Amino acid sequence: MYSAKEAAEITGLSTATLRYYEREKLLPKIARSSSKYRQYTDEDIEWIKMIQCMRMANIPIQSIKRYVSLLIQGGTTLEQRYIMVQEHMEDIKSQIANLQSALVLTQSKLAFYENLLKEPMHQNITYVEEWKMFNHGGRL
Amino acid sequence: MYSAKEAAEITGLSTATLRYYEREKLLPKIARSSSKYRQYTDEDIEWIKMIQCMRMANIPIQSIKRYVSLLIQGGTTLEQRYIMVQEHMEDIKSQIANLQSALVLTQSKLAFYENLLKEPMHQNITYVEEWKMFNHGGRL
DNA sequence: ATAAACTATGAAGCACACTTCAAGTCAATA
DNA sequence: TATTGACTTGAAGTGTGCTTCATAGTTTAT
Repeated sequence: MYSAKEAAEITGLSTATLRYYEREKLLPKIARSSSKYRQYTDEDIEWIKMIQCMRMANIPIQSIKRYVSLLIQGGTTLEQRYIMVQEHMEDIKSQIANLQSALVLTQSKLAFYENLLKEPMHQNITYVEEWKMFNHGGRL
Repeated sequence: MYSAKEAAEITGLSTATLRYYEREKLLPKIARSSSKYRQYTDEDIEWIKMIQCMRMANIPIQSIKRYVSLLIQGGTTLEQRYIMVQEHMEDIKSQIANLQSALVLTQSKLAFYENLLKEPMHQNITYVEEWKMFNHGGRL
């Protein structure tokens, strides 16, 4: 059993965020001590980590909420959850693909700057010329 | 020269967004026709594409603004821009790394669901058991 | 010439994911 | 016992990145 503060320390989230997640039904109801204090179990902590994983993948709160709701409903919702997780996976893959093409462009820009810094003539290059050269190299 | 609507069609952004970017100084001042209508040049379009690349990498508007400001100032800011682009690159890499670990977890969850769907016993599995099994497999 | 379509502006509004505040309750310690 | 620190709640506030609105001027097609 962990206090609010401990749960926050373990997960790296703020107590406010943990309450927010609970309000938004991303977490199951957290048990309370005599007189209203939250008592996070190890299972709650694991659940929070699962949510952190989903948030890390930029899955919106509302989607997580829908998923969690199916999870709590249990076994008969398995196929729906399967479909949701598949969609999440596709979404993550496309995010990675986007970032990777941005990375390629950024790296070529960096290489361009490196060359420019080696040149004693780099003072003469205007921004117009710069992005012309840059855009010449790589394209979205 | 492109009208607002044409620029929007070419870039896939809305005219409102293009005006917003201009207001926020992500774009240089766009030329105007006799009587106030914007006239986007090919260079403007390329500039917009550069910004789209940065946005795709989740670079905040304020960072783009700083970068663009250096770019407009020109040659003497080259080293600062070099540093910024390096930072952007590191940021993109860490975003990719995060997404990739989320992807691995998501894939193992998917595999778990696939096994469960093959089992005729899957009705009996509660959500508590499910995430126990899931969390047993992979960890953040 | 008149309606439809396009463009302009500043200001307000919105969705998202939290964060902070106000006002009070509970627990431990000096 | 009094104060300090942690915890509670609902409500309001914040930052980001747009989007929509109200109002008005311009261009084009019929």
